[in-house]
Amino acid sequence: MSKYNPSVVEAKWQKYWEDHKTFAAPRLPSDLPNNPEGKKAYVLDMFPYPSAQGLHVGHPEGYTATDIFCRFMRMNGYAVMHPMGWDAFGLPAEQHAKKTGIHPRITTEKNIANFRRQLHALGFSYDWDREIATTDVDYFRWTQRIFLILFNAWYAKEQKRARPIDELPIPDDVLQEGDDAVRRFVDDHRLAYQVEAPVNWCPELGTVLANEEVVGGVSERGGYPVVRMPLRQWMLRITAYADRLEEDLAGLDWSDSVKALQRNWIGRSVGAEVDFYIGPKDKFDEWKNARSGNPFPRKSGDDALRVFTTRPDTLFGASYMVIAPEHSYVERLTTPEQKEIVEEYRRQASFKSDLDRTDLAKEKTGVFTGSYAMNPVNGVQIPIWVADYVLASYGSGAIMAVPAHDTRDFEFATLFNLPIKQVVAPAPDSSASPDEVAKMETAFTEKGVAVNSGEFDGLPTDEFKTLITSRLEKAGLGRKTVNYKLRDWLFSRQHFWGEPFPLLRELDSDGKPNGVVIPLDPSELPLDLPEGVTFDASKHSPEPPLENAPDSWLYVERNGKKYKRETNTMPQWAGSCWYYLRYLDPKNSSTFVDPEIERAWSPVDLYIGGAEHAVLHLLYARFWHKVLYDFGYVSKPEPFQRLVNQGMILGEMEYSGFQTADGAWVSASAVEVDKQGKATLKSDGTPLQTIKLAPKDVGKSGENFTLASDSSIVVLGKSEKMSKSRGNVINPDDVVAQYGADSLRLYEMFMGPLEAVKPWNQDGVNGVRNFLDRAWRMIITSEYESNALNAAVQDVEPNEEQNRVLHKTIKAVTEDVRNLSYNTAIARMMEFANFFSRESVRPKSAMKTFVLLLSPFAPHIAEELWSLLGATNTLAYEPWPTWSEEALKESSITIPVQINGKLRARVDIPADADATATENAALAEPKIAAQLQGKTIVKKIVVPGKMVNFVVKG
RNA sequence: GGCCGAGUGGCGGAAUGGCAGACGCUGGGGAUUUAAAAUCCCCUGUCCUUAACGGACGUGCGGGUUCGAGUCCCGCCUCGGCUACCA
Repeated sequence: MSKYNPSVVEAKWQKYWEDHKTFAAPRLPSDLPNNPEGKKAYVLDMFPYPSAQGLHVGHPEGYTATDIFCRFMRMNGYAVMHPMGWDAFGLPAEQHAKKTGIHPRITTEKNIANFRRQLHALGFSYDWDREIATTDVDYFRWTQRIFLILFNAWYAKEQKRARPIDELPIPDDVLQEGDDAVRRFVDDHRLAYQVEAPVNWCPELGTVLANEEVVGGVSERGGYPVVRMPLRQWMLRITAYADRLEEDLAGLDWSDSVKALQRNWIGRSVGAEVDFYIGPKDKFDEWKNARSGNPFPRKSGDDALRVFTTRPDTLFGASYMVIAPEHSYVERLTTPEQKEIVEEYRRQASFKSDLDRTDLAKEKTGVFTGSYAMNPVNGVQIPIWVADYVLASYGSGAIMAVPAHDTRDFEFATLFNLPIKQVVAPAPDSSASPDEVAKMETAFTEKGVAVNSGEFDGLPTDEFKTLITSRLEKAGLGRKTVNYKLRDWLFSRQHFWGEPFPLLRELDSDGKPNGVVIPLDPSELPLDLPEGVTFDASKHSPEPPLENAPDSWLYVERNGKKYKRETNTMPQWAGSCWYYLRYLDPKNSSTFVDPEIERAWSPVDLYIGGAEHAVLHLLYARFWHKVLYDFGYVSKPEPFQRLVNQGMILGEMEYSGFQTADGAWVSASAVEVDKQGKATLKSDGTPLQTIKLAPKDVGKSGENFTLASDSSIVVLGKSEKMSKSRGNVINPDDVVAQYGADSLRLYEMFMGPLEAVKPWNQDGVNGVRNFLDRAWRMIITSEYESNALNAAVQDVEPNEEQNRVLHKTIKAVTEDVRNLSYNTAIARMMEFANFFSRESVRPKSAMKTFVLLLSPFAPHIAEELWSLLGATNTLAYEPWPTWSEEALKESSITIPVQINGKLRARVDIPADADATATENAALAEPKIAAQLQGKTIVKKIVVPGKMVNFVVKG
């Protein structure tokens, strides 16, 4: 019998699309025929890192989702930009080089070739002429160019935008200090700047990591230990953009959860800075008077300790202060008696890695400095402690502790027996009991009304905050402040396989860098990686591999001065920060993207990728984009208008069954657990065993159950993340070989909502393949080795019912595709195929429409059927089918009739029946009539076309 | 601890406040076949009940709003993701 043969059909159409450049995007949207107004859709995938393992099934999930949308938009007359490329710098290729001596470029190119082959085999409608790799010199010359833009920029706070570094105003006092001071001042304001800072050095990976790449004290990649050590590093001043990165989220069509993640990461919090007096006690009033009426000073000065708080309303409850061990005032505040103990504490703290700090976080530590501060609002004297639960890097590195209303302070105060003073009482309408709060068993951290706060008693928290802040401001003792968790971005890596910095470090006569750094001129780009660098596997120092570069690369003479190249390279994030711009104009050799092209295609209309990039990549890319926007290189303030995160695909369900006390495994196909905790295990429908669960497990599902009676364990429906070690990895190549690319695409979209986490199920792939076979047979004859049309397919008009099914399908599929609800769109098409397969006459026009609807999902089989239905051209640009509401109308409908809200019967009524007719029909229904017998109808709810409900009494 | 999301049959999942379980998988039965595959048809939430019909219960738990709640509100529980001494 003739059967759909994917391997032949798919190869045929992939070649056709390639030969005809079917999916080439026009230079400008308006270059597309019949598109004068320039309708466009820029649909972007997060480009993959071409690993040695090849694609996993998670890649095609997002890629199919975007591909369906692209094909849909093309058929709707939009110019579509749908490119693909490679995020190809990265550590694995370099580590491979260390092991084997094979150059990272060779490994990378091999992996790219494999990825390219796999993606081609899935029939994605990419414009392959726009393919880029971040490792191409022609690409990263522009990454270097953009770095220079950052390097040559400073952030003008008042104007909220970046400006050229030449325009940085130099204060007079700096000018008077001389050229060196001016240079340092300028360098300190660049968006790319150097610091000598403690960094996260990972000996195992041979590199420094960004804070974001260290998770719980170990490296995110590989989980290797990370130690803190000082090193000269390049930083990018992303913090300057914190407020814009936060504010502009509001206008983006991103999920609330990703927005929340980014907001969380930026960590904006509004509060107040307040100065606590630390000078001689008798001079307190003098100090206050001097401050009064003057603006809050830029720096606290020697006689005050500055804190940041989000709860200035609790100032009256401050019973001690804490400064971070690294705070610059520690020495000054430590009294001779406390010196030894404080120094020891600081020493201990400096040894603690992030891991230790996290691990030890359960128990708070700290020591008293011996000094006291005076509370500016009431003159109360309070002790100053040093403790590492206060971070030097946040706020001012010092806090006022209000143990009654902060959990951490409460813990600390309890541990060290420090006073706890309540200053907030629960609001009268709150659920918290005032008595319990007053007992002080925990910190009361919610809002409420002020108590024990002098003249402010009775003020609600928010009002109090505003009032006290403005009072402090007038008194010159504090001011409203906004703080961010976001830190500047550590932008240098001790790698070979990354973009070299386009920078030269000036050398003194003794050959040592003197601190002067000059940028290369854009005309000197690209700066390629040198040949002849050896990879030393035994290297365990932070020295970058490029230090081993040949002198001819490393040293440069210019204007009689000697320079050495910067030997750090950029992090992998660099290339992915702007790739979406390069796709638009990938061959341009005079600029990274032509402004006319950028204006026409930006922003990205739909961006789909994994949630693992919800913070870092998206934040970094937005940051670069905003810098480019400030300088007019791009036309929109945000790069990605709509973002969707595909959910992870888990491995197949592993077990279903139970293990008896003696270790024997009994497999079951189903386990039913009732509310009393009785579990029945079934195999092929027949009950195997009934067991009683331990009470704690009642109501759980997909979990381990412990039995109450013995120690055997029931496990069912366990599905875990795919990983090599678990041996549950599904290789897309195998699926394509067995079922075809269309089936893989269709299955991944049918599994469930795009954003949900879902387990793989190989039988499900078979299921969608069955659907494709069925669709094929609906149109093509079953005769052996014939591709003639099925005899049922005829050139006739659809009858009324067929027409209704057809138009319902068009409508549902169209709306579902728009919403990316692909799983339900596919279900609607299955219903269509189920219906028409049973029809003995199948109008050819309906079959053609169906093929068009199917084509974005399963493009190969659709093209084949399209051509068998008589077309000579690709269907990629056929107009998307439209539906008529008229055709959807049914003459008669069935509606439910309820009595007291319970379904009692169904009645058939004309679709256009009005309320009275509907009610009468319901009353006439025999079952309803019988039930209403002898009862009083108190209320009738009649929704024409929907339902009837009678509320009765008696 | 904080933020975000989720909890519906044996499984993946459908359901603008209006017939819970679309569609698919699994399982069962039947047709076709020498047989199998493939294909086609029927059944497949639980319980009670019937010759046939039918009935009760049912969307994590407890309340509430409503003629009517998987859906809205309040309070919990469990699971997942992210984050974590951020003042």
